[in-house]
Amino acid sequence: MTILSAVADVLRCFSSTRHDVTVTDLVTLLGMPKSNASRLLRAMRDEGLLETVGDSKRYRPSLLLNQVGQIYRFAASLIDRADAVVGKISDEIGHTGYISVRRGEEIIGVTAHPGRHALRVVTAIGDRIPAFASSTGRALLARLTDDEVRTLYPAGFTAPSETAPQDMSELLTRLASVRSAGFAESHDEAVRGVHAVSVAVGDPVTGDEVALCISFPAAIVEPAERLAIIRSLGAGAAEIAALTQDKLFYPLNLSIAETAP
Amino acid sequence: MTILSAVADVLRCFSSTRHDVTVTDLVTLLGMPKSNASRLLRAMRDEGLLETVGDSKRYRPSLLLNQVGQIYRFAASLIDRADAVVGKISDEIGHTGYISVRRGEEIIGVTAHPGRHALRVVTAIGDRIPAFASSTGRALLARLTDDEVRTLYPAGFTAPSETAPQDMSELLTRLASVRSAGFAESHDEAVRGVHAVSVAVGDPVTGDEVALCISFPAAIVEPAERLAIIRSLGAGAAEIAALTQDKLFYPLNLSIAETAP
DNA sequence: ACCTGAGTTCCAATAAATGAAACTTTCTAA
DNA sequence: TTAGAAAGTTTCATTTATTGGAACTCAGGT
Repeated sequence: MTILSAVADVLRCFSSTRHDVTVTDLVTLLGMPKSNASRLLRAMRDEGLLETVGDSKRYRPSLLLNQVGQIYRFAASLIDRADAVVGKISDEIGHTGYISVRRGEEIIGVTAHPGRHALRVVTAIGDRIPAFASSTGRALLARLTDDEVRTLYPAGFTAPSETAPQDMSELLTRLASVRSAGFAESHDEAVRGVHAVSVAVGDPVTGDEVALCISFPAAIVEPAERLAIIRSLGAGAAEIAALTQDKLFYPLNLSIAETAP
Repeated sequence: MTILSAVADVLRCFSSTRHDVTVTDLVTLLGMPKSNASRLLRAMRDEGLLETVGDSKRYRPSLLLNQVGQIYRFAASLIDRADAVVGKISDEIGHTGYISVRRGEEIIGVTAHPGRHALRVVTAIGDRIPAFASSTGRALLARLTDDEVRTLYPAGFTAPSETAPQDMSELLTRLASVRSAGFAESHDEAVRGVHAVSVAVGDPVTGDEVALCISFPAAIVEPAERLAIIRSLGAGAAEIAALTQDKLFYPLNLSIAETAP
């Protein structure tokens, strides 16, 4: 095992609930000998990959990693474009907007724009949720063929809520709806009372694909506002799709959107 | 030389003008043998530190690095960061520095660094002062729109001293000045003979906003020192704003700062 | 088909990582 | 204040990865 995989493992220890790590954290989380954990953390700090908090013992990611991480958005310029679209919509309507990517069968939030409403949906960047059980996930899965989706879930899946697809055949039916409607929608899926609308777009040159999502409390959004959100998302994503010449993009079908969710 | 330093060197190759790297980039930038560059990039990709762009030979930072980089922002809260900046300035110049937050129409001191001078401004942490009648308050109010400021004071306010804004229209004028200058200033407002300079910065993700303030006896500070204080505060706050991608940050306008207070 | 620049693979010499145990520091509670 | 425990660091012989020159492969251009 090269030290590189140990470095990657250490970085994977950080999460929205673990902002710093200690030697013993690594011992328990990764099962690595104390001696290695101690030396590895110090070496990573000496090379500028980590910083010590205050005067030692706790290690957190460094400014270098922060800066390199920011590059990701520009390197994957699709993310940046999608973020601009979602940010604008979020600013206009006051609801939470975010963009996500898919890694295997999981969806990961990449950027977020918190809403302005007192009742707002809060999402943590970096959190992972199952792809099949979210509007962002289904928007992205709809870009795969049915066979590819089946391959992704060789053992099927277990629905986390009643409004999520209960089995593979229901998932495929809903993905077909996403393709014809041009957007995906979820209700009470990850969080009770939360409604979400998502559209996916890709860049065939880089292979990147992202989902644009607006999430809002179902209770305070009228049908007309929901339609407006869908229209804005669809229009913004269509612009990006035109730019990247995304052939997998499913354009918005407003007549379907107008039927109640 | 451990491979870790090579990894750090590779990460340092990324910049706002270089979003991805190739084997030859490393050879020219770092002077490393082609063989090493080739293996290192592939190893970093295999471990999830880098991604290949499409199916090309270009490597860019990975989603993992993006996420770990985001942690950096939360690892040290906005208040901690602001406090570090103010503490450093306070140490250097010997005057009192503190950071405050706004709660409604009041400003609350959160942390303080007492100065070293015999004649020093003493502030109590936790004290509440009216937002409109202090430099910290106006620095923070300047981040609101005029309408939001008016809503904050539906019944107007009563000026506590002659140098404080006397009515809403004067307050709005002074907030406009704060926005163009990038800093707020007070003189004889809360305390006679006390001068204060403040800059505000926020984190759009968490919604937090803080004011960084240096406070000093007007009698013993020359214009040149006042300018140096403004410059330090502005630079420190700008660094934080870059980190949090604060879009409401008003950068320092030195030519305005140079005119007498 | 040939050339060129870019990237990859091979090899033995060399340098680094490993992990158990001993050691030191820091924390906790009597 | 001090004993005891927990957390962190260092040591050392062994194992393993890294190194860099050179030969090799691949893709694009003429």
